[in-house]
Amino acid sequence: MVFDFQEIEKYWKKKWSADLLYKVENTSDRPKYYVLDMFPYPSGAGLHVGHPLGYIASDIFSRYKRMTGFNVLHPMGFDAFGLPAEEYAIATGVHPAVSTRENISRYKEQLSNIGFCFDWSREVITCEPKYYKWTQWIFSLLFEHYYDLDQDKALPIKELTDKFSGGGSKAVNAFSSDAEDFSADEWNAKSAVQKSDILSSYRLAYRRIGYVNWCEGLGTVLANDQIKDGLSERGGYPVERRAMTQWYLRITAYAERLLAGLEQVDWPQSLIAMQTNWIGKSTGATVYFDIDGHDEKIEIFTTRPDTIFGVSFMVLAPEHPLVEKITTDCMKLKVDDYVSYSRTRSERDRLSDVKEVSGQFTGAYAVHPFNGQKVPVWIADYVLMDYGTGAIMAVPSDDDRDYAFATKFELPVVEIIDKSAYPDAQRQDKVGKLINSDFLNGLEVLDAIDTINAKIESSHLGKVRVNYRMRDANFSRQRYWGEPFPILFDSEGVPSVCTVDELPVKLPEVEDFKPTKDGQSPLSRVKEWVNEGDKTRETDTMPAVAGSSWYYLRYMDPGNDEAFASEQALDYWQNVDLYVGGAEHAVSHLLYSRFWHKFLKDLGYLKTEEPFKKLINQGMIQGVIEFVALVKDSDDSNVFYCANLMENKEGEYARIPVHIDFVSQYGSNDSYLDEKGIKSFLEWRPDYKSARFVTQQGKFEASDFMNGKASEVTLKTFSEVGKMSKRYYNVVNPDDVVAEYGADTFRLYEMFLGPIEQSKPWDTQGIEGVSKFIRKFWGLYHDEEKFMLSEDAAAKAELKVLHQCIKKVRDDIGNFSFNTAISAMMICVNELRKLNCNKKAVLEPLVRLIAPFAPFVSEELWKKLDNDSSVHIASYPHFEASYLVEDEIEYPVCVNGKKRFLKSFPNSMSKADLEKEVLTLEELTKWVEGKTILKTIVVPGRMINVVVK
RNA sequence: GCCAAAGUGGUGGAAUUGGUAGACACGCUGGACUCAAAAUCCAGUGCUGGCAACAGCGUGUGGGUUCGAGUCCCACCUUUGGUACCA
Repeated sequence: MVFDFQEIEKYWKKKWSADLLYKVENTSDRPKYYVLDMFPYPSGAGLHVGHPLGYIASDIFSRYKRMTGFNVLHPMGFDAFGLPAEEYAIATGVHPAVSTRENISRYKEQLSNIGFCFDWSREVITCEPKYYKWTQWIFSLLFEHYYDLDQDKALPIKELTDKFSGGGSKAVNAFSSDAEDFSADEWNAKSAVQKSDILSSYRLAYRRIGYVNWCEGLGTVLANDQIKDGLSERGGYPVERRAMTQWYLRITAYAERLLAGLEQVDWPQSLIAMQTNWIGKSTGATVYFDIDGHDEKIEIFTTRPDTIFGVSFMVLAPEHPLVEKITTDCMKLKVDDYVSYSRTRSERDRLSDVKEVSGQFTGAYAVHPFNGQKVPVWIADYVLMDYGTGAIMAVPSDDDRDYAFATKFELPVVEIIDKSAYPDAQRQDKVGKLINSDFLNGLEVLDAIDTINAKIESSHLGKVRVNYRMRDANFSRQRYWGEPFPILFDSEGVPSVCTVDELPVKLPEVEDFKPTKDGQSPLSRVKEWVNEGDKTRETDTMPAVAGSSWYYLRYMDPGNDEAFASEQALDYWQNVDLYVGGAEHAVSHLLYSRFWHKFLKDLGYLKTEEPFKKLINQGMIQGVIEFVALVKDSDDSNVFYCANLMENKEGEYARIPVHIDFVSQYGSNDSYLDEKGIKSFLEWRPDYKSARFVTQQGKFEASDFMNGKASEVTLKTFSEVGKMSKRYYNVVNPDDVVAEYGADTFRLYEMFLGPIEQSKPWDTQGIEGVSKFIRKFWGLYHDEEKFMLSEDAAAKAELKVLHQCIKKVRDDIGNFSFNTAISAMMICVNELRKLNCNKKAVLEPLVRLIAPFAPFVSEELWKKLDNDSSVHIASYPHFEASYLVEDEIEYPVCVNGKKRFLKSFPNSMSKADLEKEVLTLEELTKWVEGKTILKTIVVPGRMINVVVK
């Protein structure tokens, strides 16, 4: 009987949605299970075949959990604020809200084709006012709280100010960026502006100066992503680091808890390692160095205070505020030059350039706190203003970069650690005995650190301190398409937050989506919005990470207008049991969500410490980018060359991406454009209408292809694995695959491609095999014309095949090994076909077994099996071990670890008997003749190894 | 540069975590059915040598541990992701 997947899918899609099959309630007598996907950014290119990879995995798991007795929450929504929609608006004038809405409806339509069990009534869209109202509300709470170190949690600012007026700064043990000391009286006498300034070093959301990538040519701040080799990707204008006042979130207050929480979660080790490294906890000391002839001191942070007698120079970040003050007149020009130069360098360049060091002497000298020697103060861009204190003591003998610097600028290198006892030790290793170091001489490094730390503290030269590599998060964007801050400034510039009934602060309409000339957000042009009574609004907007930091909570109670979610809903769902998403979010999104979750817990809204209990990284499905080689002639006309003719000529041609629809043998090494392909390319890119083509068949004009005068001509293309993206014209739409093969096949195929966490380029080779499997599966239940099953009792062999499969599939789902689960199902169907099995006793459980993977075909068969309710709420088949018991086991017999022959032994035979028995085998004599048998190794049920010499 | 991951047939991948390398699938080759094609079915398919039985080699490269290594250790090479304003 024919398998008409289109009819079946159409029927069940409608039926499921009419029956509200996937609607989930916030109460149940079943245990809860929350499965979450990282929601997509709805880009203009539409959903591509890479997106559903994780969604299919989580969908299978959700269905499996539902069939094994859980109340499963499996929602979907959209991360809808973001840069691409804004850039599209700048380019075309189309409002981001409009293009975003269109993109979302396209995404939803595409998603609906794949048979996901999302509860769409819980959809969340971050750019809608009813959602971002609560994003703004959480921000306002961050503004209104500080981190109390005694209670180890966030507390209201009111408690802080109460303590200040009662006992001054001494009354408080709080996390702050700037520890100014004052008495209660001094506090009470301060002006509103002064108080606000002090409080901003305590608030969890605060303003300070930060550095951004400013592009004068485009009049805007750029993401690192938009910069290539120090120039803007669009337009190629120079980019420099510029100081701007920005909002920040004090995530560093939570550094310790973010670190500790990693021990509670079931995440991939690699991801935990990445977050641990990102937080970058280190213990060291801050030390103050006097500056010769100045009152100011240089504060440095070092993890190697033991090396202090090896200091031969100091280095400040070029942005360091002291640079201007201490630079001597005769060095001023050179220092200014260097500071401007370093502004043109991105942070990443500054950190990754280890071969080439650069710097400039300021003319000033610092005074060594222990031996009083004068050490020169340099500036260099390998020191970053945002890390530690923005200044280091340089110890060339024990630090690679300091050493490279000292070598280049001929600064002294003082040996202070004798590593002769450790011949393999590297320069930075913390081993050896101290020399040339006064009172530290003779101590091992670790002891020396303790000794010097004690000395630093007792002589008030500095403090022992824990430092984090992680920095506070810049939370300001000078852009339009993001959440407005719920912040008002009074005439003196003191910020305050809007109350909850003033929220949401809606994004105003603007005519121009570009930032202003001086880099302000486009919102600053909307004067009637900015001026609110005698106050003015903050015109920056929040970054895209804002909305995604808490969306998983909103799914629990998405319609709530009184709260971000009701207490009951939060209490019931608690946190996410399984989170599936790409490793590209390893740090930013996952770290900020954890931070917000902990903050909301401190305020009593949540009961759990961590938002995502278990996390699975899905790999990316990459695209193959097809390029043609373009060479510019001496007279500047365009000539395309066949890729074959351009091999090993890297750099002599430009790579022009071609739409993959034009390419024959797409994705293979032999991909090419045929005559038709070149014609399509020319119609698509009319700017090349006068180009010429050099192929293996000869030289041709563009017109030859348009007029059909170049038949049989082929132009090879370059193929490169990369992102699937609109800009490379290589997006493969799942709709097309679903239309051709059906949703069940598409789902199975994506899972069958390989392990879920592995990345791989998209390739439809092999989809036939999965499609064939579905048809064979369907065929088991039908004879030539109709559905036909037998009521006979199942044979032992049939039950064995079934239960082997049940065991494997259940185990594999538990391990998220879907590709092997599908293999097992293929094997099962193949075996049952061989056995000519059409017994209901076997095939009925099989439908339930396959249902989470192929929801449409199994639902159809379930109905044919005379069931009224859905297979997706039936129970999952149980595994019965007794069906798998074997009488005999076939052992591989190895000699010296190499397999030589197979031999069956009774299952019941003991290890000792096997050892004896194997030596009597005739087959063995050939391999042991003339040799001594040393021993026999038997691994019961697995293998036998005879060791000879 | 730093952090993280991955390299297994012509291709996607499997291997119970130290125990038969290549399951399952694609592709390819041959055959059946057919006027023919498609679909379907059957057989073969890591490489080298051999008519064959069989033997040798084989999991990115080079070493090491072990009765036994795709799996563990050391060094290296290549690819991918992240690197704080892409999401």
